[in-house]
Amino acid sequence: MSNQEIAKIFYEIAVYLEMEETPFKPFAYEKAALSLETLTENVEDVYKRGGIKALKEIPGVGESIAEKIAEYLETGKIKEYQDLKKKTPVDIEKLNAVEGIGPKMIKDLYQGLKIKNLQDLEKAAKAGQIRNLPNFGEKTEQNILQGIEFLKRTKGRFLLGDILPVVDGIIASLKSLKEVEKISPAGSVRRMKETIGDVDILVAGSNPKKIVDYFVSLQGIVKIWSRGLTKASIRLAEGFDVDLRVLPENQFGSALQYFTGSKEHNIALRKIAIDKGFKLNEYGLFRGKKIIAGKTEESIYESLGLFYVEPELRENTGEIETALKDKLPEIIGYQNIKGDLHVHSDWNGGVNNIEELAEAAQEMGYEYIGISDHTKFLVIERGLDEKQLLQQRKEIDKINSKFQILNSKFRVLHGCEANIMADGSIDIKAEALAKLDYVIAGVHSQLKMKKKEMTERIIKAMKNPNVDIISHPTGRIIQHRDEYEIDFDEILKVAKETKTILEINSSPSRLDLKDVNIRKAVAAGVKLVINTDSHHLDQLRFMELGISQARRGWAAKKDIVNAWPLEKLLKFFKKKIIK
DNA sequence: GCCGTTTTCGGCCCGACTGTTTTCAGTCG
Repeated sequence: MSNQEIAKIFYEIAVYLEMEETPFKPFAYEKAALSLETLTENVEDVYKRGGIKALKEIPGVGESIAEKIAEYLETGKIKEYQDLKKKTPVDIEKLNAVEGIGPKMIKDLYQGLKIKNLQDLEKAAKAGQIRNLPNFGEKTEQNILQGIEFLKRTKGRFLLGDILPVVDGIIASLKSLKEVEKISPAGSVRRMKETIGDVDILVAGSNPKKIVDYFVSLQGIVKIWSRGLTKASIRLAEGFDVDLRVLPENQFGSALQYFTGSKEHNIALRKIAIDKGFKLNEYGLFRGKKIIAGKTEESIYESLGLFYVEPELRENTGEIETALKDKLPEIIGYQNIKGDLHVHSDWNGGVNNIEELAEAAQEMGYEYIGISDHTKFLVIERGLDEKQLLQQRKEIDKINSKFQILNSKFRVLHGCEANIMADGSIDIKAEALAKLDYVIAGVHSQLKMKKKEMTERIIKAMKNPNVDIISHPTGRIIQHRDEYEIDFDEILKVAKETKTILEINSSPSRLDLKDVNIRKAVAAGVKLVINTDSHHLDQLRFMELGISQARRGWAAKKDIVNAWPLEKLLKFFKKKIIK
């Protein structure tokens, strides 16, 4: 992936330039790097297609940076970068990742102690050498050591699914204070990014000091980084940091907008404000000294001539331009899901029996639940064979007739999560699959196939008339395993043709499809389903995570089949079989 | 170094807090 490689180099160039206090250029390089990272087309293809001229069409890329990209593609290196690296040969990426260390410190550490990487840094800090550098002290040395520990343990980011319950707990606790008038998470938590660096919480309240004091006394705090009059920062035993800010009620909207970010979204928004003769900051939207808006986020977007942008969309990937034109989709809501189609019961590896799962689903307000146990290839998961699937059908029929007697419209659907074999065939006979309400198929073995073979494997499964859904289509495990090598565009094309539904798997470490792939799928007109892949009824609540990623991928109700009425969903399954 | 339905030159987001200082630079979000 040249895009990521070049982006990384540009980020490093930006840091180098900041070391020398070069004005404005670092920002330009960062912008170009970000632009490359989020570019859907491979930059190599862009260059092949139209040379320097095409490169310059990439936002943030001008003459000079376009030439550097071309230089990298032609020669595999960028001379200016090599020169900078030679002058200060340090591991910018790693050192910069340590909390509290920025370009200037990297420079001082190298010039003073020849520190080039994390190992050097840790050694010097442990030896007490850093405190003797000018402008450094004992406290900074300690903070550096803690920063290194933190990086080692977590790689710096946490799963959204691990963070959300803790954030909910903190917010519930703060709400018990009568001084707290409004409260909301902000930052990447509110935008529901799949991983979170740290947590921001905003409070509107009457007695900031009391609220801050209460916050830093919460249970489970292992370190108080700072506590001012209106903000405090702490680390929890879980290992992540939480920042609290308290502000007056009339600034809550502008502060929420400001601290929700993303940085890129806000920069773009502030530019619009400036163009209109306003100034936008966390205290409000101003014309001169006069405040125009600030009490609510909605009022700020409206005053800037934009339709409201949901937090999950605020990444400056086109949402602002689209909002200006009133073309934003009405993205799926957290209450729009009518059922979960990927749930494992105690028939295979799951914990709960089908009746317990059905009961839990009803309590969540669902209209149906789909039982989709593993099939026989997955011996380790005690996968079901054809005969066992038939027996399971009988049990499900029995449960459904009970619901009928009780005059309940709730239904248990019968599916399975079959295995896509290396040759693209399915490990269950077609006549058994045809008896099910629907079939999920997924790759669970031989994950390291070549791109062409893996793509063909999944395409063959999609062309199978019995297969309705492909589970966790790219196979990635966040922070553990990359996606399989697949031609995703080709997968989308065939999914559309064959009316095969792609899954958004809500399991916290999967979230597969991920946001950018969801957005591609939506744009391609492919239908999606949001499932939890629950192996225990407590996991049914993961649905929120999948919905959040669907929202980040700009998906509307019409794109998500389990937001449809059940009849329409069943008809869609049938369409595939008749074909 | 990039960018332009006010510009091909002159702008580029900005405030809080820490740690080191004795008035402020660096980092963060």
